[in-house]
Amino acid sequence: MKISTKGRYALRMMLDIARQGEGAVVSLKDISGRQEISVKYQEQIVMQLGRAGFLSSVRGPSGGYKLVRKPSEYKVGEILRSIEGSLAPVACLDGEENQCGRCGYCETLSFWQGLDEVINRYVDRFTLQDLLDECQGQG
Amino acid sequence: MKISTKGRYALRMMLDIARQGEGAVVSLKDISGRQEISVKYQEQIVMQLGRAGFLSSVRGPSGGYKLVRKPSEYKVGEILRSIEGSLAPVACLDGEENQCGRCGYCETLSFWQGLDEVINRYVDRFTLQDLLDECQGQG
DNA sequence: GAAATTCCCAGTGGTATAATAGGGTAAAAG
DNA sequence: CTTTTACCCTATTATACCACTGGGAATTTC
Repeated sequence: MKISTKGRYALRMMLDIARQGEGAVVSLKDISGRQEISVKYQEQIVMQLGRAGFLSSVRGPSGGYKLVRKPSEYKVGEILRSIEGSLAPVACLDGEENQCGRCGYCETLSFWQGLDEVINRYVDRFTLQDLLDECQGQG
Repeated sequence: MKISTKGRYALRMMLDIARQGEGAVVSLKDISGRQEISVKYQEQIVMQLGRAGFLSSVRGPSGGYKLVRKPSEYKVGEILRSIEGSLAPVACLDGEENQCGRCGYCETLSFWQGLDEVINRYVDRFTLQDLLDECQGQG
């Protein structure tokens, strides 16, 4: 039951950009220095975050990426879901095309639905700002 | 963020055995008929459930497996964890040997800890009996 | 002793993940 | 016009895990 590396990195990158201040344009190279994630790998992630409408970009020297909204307007859940596709703990919940034939009489389905709800409620309860506030004192 | 097939099957198998009544000895072949899981695959799962002390076995004809405790005394969480190892959403929480070097100043660690707690609290809130009760009317 | 079952180890094919490598184009700053 | 950056592909690798199978030994019942 693991979040993928991409999902974890995406969160750290968003947080890193947010931490540089409002409207800051941050290059992948800079993020790489702080977060120890290769620029090449970041490219793959940032592309998805851009398509999701979470980041805008500036080209050229001193270019980079910046947040589109304020940190308080990003739920952690939507960032994770945009990378992971879904946080559902079982495939049956990912969409009708993934349902198994046992759905009608599955004894465990509602249990899994409940778990899915609990997970999504939790990750949607936090914004980037919340995570920033939590560790003001730190590096 | 998916539970493995083994974890899902383990829960269904435990539930299947529980459903056959108190003290019932259930063969893998019988479970296979109802749950559509190959006997061979079940063997691997049941071995782990046995080692965890959840099931005891009876060899020979009309042998099989039976619950050691009452259904109300099995938390779903302990069954899942015995198969999955851990339900932690990130490896850093799996034990000290898995911590990354960033632990000391990781902005996301406490967020993940919270998610881990929420997940484990949920799965430990249900027992096999709870799941049985939920779908008395069904197949 | 034949059949049914658990027990146990070994193997296998597939798929996804994590990451790197390398190519290039486009835009902007100085 | 050079440099720096984003943008956008297509691989390739390595590896780990997953889902599942096979072969056979031990045990018990009849």
